[in-house]
Amino acid sequence: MQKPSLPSGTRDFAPQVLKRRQAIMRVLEQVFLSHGFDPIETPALENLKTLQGKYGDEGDQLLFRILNSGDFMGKAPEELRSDSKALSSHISDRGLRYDLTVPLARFVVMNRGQLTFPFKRYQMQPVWRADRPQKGRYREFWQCDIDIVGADSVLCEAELVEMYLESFAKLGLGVQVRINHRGLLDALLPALGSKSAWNEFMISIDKADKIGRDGVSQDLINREMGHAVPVWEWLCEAQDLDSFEAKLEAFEDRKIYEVEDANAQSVEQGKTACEKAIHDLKLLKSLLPDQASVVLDLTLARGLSYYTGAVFEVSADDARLPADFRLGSIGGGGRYDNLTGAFGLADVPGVGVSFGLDRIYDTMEAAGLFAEDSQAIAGVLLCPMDEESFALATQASRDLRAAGIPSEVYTSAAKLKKQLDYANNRGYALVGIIGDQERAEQCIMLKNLQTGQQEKIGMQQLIAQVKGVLGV
RNA sequence: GCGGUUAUAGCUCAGUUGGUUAGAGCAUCAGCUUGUGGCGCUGAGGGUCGCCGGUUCGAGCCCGGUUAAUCGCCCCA
Repeated sequence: MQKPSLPSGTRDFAPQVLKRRQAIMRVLEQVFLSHGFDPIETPALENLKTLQGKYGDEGDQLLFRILNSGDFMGKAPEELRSDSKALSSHISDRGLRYDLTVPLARFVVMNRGQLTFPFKRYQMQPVWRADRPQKGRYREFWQCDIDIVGADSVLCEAELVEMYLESFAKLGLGVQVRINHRGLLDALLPALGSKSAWNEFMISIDKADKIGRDGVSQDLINREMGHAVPVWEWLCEAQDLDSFEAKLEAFEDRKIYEVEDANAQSVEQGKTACEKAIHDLKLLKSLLPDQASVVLDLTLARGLSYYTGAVFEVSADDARLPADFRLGSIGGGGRYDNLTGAFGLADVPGVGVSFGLDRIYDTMEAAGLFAEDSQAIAGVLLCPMDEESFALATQASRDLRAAGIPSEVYTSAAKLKKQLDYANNRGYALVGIIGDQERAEQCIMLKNLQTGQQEKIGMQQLIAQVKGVLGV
């Protein structure tokens, strides 16, 4: 016998869990629709060519590849058979999608003739990453993405951030939305000296909340980037200012991009990027509802390989969470000005954010937000005592459903105890018992499982009686 | 890709310095109660102690390997 098992990092969702996940998705969907977003879905499988090269080297390694059908080895060049990395591109042409943004880009390019721009779409589907699973990290997980394609105004960023706030408020989860801008970080380039130093700097400062500020300084020294430590220290100083506006003013005053021995072109680019960022962020802030939960986080450096403007990250900030609860971000996104460039359609700007359904669920559960939701069914379970009662039970159940009341007939004429146990376990408020007595009188013994009271109700009065008890 | 921890019934876990036939709670099923539940009582079924090997008179327990899960690093939702 084979022991049943699940691939690492995947999960089954039992009814209780799935109902809650679906409830979360319904809340999000309602927000998305109310802001004028339309749904799309794309296939789980994409051509590997579509996916590769979009997520950096590390992302490419995390792609799930699908082995070609048929004699795939026979078609692979002989000399590559010992080199699994080179071989993989010959034996695999498809892979599972890694996120929803790249499929969106492909979709937009392929359907550009039919779409109305700006195109606002939402998409809630699973994605797959061949990552090592751990707490809050799965190999199959759901993203709920909203993107605006073909519009470059900060109005878009403001709407998306507002949708974050709106959604999490409706879910009842306290969050903090952190915002940064690629331009502010680009302004550091002259001081850091080179693009590769800039990249390493970003990797390092992104760890600040984990290893601390001194940890980052030490990390920079370890990376032989001692010259970057003053930049980091200045950034921390700015970060300590208490308002969104004050941090921006610090950038305005300091002109961090002005470095004496840097080349003029680099300084000029830094200046342009910085001024654009300051302008965008000021405007963005002015458009947002006045919320303490939106902060400018100068150390936020996520996913900069493809973002070109504002970047966002959402983390849980809820007093009901255990003090040691840490799960990384539950949402993130940003602006990418050349979304569709890789597919041959230039100059299509886009901005989008993602809701990490699985982490939102895990966080809400840890905060105890599901503790009180009852799984009760405000409906009626019909309990036939014998086969002769099936017809009356079926008819009663049908009538109840037609009146908008959930109802089912128990699956057999089992012992009453067993049927009542089922009703209790499922959380039914009412049961309707039907046996020979009820059949003779064309009525139902309607029993309230909370109070234990029961009375015979004629078929004509059943709906009204049930509605009265359930209060609907 | 790298490191730590764990692995005993469907689930959560006990299991003493290695010593008869491996236990509990929950869950399931049956009975107490021919058509009245939640509680209770009685009973039943359910285990190759992850897998392979070693040490020993004797291994769930000690040792080696292996697989899987889990936590952390990298990266990310």
